[in-house]
Amino acid sequence: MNTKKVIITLLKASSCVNESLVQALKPHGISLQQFNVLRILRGQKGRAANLSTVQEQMVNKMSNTTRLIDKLIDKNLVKRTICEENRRKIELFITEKGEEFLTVVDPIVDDAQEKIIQKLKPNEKSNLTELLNKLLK
Amino acid sequence: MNTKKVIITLLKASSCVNESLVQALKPHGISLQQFNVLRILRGQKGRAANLSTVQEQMVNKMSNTTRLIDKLIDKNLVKRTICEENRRKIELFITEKGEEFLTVVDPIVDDAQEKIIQKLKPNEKSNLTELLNKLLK
DNA sequence: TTAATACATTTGTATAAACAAATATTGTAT
DNA sequence: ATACAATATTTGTTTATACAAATGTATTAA
Repeated sequence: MNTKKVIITLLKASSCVNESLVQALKPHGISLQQFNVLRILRGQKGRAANLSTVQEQMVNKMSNTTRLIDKLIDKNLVKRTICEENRRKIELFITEKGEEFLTVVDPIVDDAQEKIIQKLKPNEKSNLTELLNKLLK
Repeated sequence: MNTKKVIITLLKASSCVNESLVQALKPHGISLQQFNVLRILRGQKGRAANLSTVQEQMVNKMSNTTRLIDKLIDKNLVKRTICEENRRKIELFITEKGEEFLTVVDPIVDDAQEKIIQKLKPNEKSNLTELLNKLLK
């Protein structure tokens, strides 16, 4: 089996998924990366997240999370305060408006994801996840 | 099996692959997208490619292939002429320098790809390719 | 032949990303 | 205490991307 073919198919499949999620989010004025960060903050369930915590959980470890979060703050979906225990750190929280936004947009993204993944049978899903996970280690 | 998990794993795996290829190419002063376009042009085996031909074969159907190719022309890896039969079209060719460049860089990219994919057994490779292909249709 | 339409590529502009350097704060050794 | 290094985030700058509008060419219909 050809290595190049696996790689190119992986990149194409991911680009295709990415594109359909970006398009689903576009009418709501948010990028996929911003949306993912918002979900990471919701996942904190009230606990503060600092910048590096968020970066670790991001799909693409990008170099400029500060400005990405600036945009979420401009939209009032996130708030940022300085951590009092260690003033080098910041504390990030999803706002009430951010939570509300997610309750609207989440099902839209879920639908888009389901639309793609329904092409796979349940055992194929777990099989695919397992194979992809091997590439990450 | 959880749809979200499949999607996020796919995006992470692809981001990981992308990153390692970008890093492999960086010392040679070329982006992954530029490299892929160069390989598409080599694949033409002397036949002219026009812009839309190239775009169809690209991993990410980007909106600005003109400027991507401009950069390959600046490096003298590609040449562009106007198509005489239909002057709206352009004709793209890899140059001799472009061919030479690929003979140097190709094995480096191949190694980087092999390093990732060797985590899979041969039957897992074909299995993964098959599953990913289902997502593209 | 002219006007309208379609086609292929390019350009302008606004936004986003990558990368390095800078800032501010804390911890540590002298 | 003071200087030095380590940590966490931000800022400046350059390059890349997305999207819409513009350009130039070809095709079609009146």
